[in-house]
Amino acid sequence: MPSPRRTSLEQILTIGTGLLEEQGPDGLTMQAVAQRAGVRAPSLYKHVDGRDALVRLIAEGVVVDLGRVLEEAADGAGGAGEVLTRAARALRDFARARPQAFLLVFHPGPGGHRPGPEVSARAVAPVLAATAELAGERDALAAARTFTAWARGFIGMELADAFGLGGDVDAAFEYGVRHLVASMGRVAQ
Amino acid sequence: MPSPRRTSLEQILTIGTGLLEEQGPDGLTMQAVAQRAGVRAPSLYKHVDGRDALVRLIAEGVVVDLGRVLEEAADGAGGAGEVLTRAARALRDFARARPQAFLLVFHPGPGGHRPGPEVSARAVAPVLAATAELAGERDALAAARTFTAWARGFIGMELADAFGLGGDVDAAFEYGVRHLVASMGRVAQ
DNA sequence: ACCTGAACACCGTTCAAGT
DNA sequence: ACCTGAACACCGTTCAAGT
Repeated sequence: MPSPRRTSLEQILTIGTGLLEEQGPDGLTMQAVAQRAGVRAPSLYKHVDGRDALVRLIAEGVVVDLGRVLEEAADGAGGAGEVLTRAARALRDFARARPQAFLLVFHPGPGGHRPGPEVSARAVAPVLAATAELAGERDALAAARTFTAWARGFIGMELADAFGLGGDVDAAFEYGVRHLVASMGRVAQ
Repeated sequence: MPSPRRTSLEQILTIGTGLLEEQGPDGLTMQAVAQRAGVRAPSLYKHVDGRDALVRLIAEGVVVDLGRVLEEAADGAGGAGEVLTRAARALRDFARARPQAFLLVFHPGPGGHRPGPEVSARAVAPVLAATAELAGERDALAAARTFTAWARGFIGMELADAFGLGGDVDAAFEYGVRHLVASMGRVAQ
């Protein structure tokens, strides 16, 4: 006799995403997920391949959310410089609202749960379009990488509380956006 | 009768640093350290406060090494722009030689093992001096943060294999250095 | 003074047994 | 078809007992 399905992959992902944000990666245990799902840990293996697979699926969901946030930010902008400015701020807002989700995606641990190329390509598409306009097609990729690396690094440092010297962190962020946007396409080879 | 001291904090740190690099953070277990030290895991607690404390001490050692590397890079340089260029390249070389050490220091996990302010301040001192020269005293900190964030982000992405779109990663790195250095002190408020 | 085995409370994961 | 308890191999950590 088939036993009633008491949970689902969808529920497990929702619980896991919430647990990660509330408790951090160490709190994201199979037992904790199972408890919230009203089930025993071994039952989870009927729906997901194990903890690593669960973390990877959570990360993919975060990347999708991030892509949406960046798209929205780009939509409201006038020019390419504004796209980048808004994208950077949106990324920072996202990191503040969901720090653990941000860290999961941008600071992958030893398990190496990074999203597939198609989903991450979609997430950076607006940035790439903007840098193509500002820096030209030939330098678009290098410029996008410069911008992404800066934003990622800055926000990561902020989350890690690595700005130990005090000072105005908001101002440093705006300084960075302004100078990066201004520098594109202006430097001689 | 006192029993012979079969290991020491110094040996434990050396073993831990090596183990981290060889096996990654998951391989850095108290048992693995103890085995290499020729001792049982509980004995480690006579020398170090526990795994978290061990990781923190390892991280501090890495920051000291990093400071030395950055100082050396700065010493050989002619002008402030060259200091930054050399520092960025030195950081990248360090990350390639000791990826796990780099990740430990720049991507602190939930344990939050970041170095004390004095040691990290010393590590960034050459960068700060260079940005003061390029961007002026007033903007020195914001400029240093922009530069550090970019370098950290770029190298972190490279280690995480996050440059999925292909292209020339070395060229993108040099593009970033060149544009960041050039942009300092050139943008209107 | 340091090291040890044994024990405890956790993990993730497997699997035969239940329904 | 899914869920369960029991078991296994690991963790980090504590502590009384050895020398």
